[in-house]
Amino acid sequence: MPSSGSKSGANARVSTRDNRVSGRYAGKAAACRRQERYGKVLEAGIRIIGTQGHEAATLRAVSREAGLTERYFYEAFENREALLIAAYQKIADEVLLCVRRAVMAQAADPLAMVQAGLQANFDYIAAAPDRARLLYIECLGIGPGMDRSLGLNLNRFADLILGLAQPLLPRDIRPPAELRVMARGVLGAVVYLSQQWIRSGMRQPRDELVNGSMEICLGLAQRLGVDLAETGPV
Amino acid sequence: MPSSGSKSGANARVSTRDNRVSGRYAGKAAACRRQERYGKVLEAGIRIIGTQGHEAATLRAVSREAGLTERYFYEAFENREALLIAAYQKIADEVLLCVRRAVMAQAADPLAMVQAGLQANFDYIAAAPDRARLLYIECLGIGPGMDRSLGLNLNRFADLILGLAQPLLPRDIRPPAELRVMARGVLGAVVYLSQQWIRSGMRQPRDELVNGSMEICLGLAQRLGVDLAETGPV
DNA sequence: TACTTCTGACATCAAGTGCTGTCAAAATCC
DNA sequence: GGATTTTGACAGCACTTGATGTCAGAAGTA
Repeated sequence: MPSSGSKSGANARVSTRDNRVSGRYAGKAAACRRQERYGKVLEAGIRIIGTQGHEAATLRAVSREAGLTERYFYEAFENREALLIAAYQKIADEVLLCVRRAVMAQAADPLAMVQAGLQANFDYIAAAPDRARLLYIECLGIGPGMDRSLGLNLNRFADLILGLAQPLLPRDIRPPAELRVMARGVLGAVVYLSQQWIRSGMRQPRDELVNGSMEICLGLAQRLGVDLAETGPV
Repeated sequence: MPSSGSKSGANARVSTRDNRVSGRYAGKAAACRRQERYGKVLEAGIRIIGTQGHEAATLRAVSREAGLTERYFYEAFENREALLIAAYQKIADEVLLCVRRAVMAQAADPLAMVQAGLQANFDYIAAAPDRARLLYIECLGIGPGMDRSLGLNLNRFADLILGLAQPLLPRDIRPPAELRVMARGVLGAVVYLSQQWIRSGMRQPRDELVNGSMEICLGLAQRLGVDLAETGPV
């Protein structure tokens, strides 16, 4: 494609010669096939990044893994970085959804919500280590574009934490800026523990990590005057 | 050097032909000059990594920045990764020393120790953003060798935290493994906040970060039954 | 001055990268 | 069955990388 800006699958009704509509093929519309290939390339990318690292995710490697040729790589993504970002985004969405669901299922019991959220995170890692590796490790050190996406997504997580904690807090106890810092700090703790866990092959018992993170959350909560309906340790 | 293992500057007394000792040059011994060049290359590497990212730290770029030629790069470091690791190690040592000193200066006052340690970290970042960038951001996503070094150094920090906290804790309150998790979690919070701060150009007021991290530390301390001679918030 | 060591600029190498273009063959449609 | 779109294989380009080799001349020594 020399100069035709075929980004999204919007213009599927482009005539190839004069009036022939580039219609169905293999029983599926062109846009549909394109989307299938997009998915193949994306999943191939996720697999390679998660197992061999982001540096191994070259055009040729990803294309081969996807069972397609390089041509379709560029049909699906503008360039290599776009794939990396899309791969990261997909996993981040998965985990955020996963955590949010787990938390919401315990609504009205703050203590259980914290526990469920943390558990959901570490469960995801245990269930899909490769994908988690992409989310927590392989997304680092790529470039400014990815860094931006990373910052945005981590803010989404921080907002989730903050949104959950906010209604429980005594009003005006702290400047909002400091509350944000604390939310980010807690997030950082979980992220870091997740990274360590993945790097060390998840040998450490999951509960130790969940409990350890719990204590950090609960300590901060207590300090901020949140009533979690649980007072003593353990 | 085809096969002569000239790693460290130990064998400075090697005779070139039969009995001539490869002695002084430019008024300095060979080993001394070699060390000077080592320092030049290392500092050049630190500068480039910190300002342009680790990917920009190519042989040619670093050599040019050092004012030397590629030949001396390999005289100083076995390969590119060795430089990256050495650069990271140097900054990690600097910061650890810096933090440790600040903490120790407040000995006997736990609260002040926590505060001083955190302050020292963020002060270092503010004073040397490029170096901090290398320590906190550019060291990521390089490879297994660097990851190993990173893990080792972060453990040193975690050990510092744990070592300081240990004597204050009621005995046998928690399994040691969980205590380690908590120490690492706190470290993760600080690391993550540092990363965010650097990435966003250090616009946020330093005190917000120090205070936010403080609360996390103090919350956890309270929860573990540590008496910090301070009870109420703020 | 004669001699040696040290130094820096540069050439070279193979390998790998992202990315584009070509083209025949296969799959599909009418 | 014939026309045509879609597909896959692959060559090719320009470039960069890490790493090594060459070699004349500078800096120093005696």
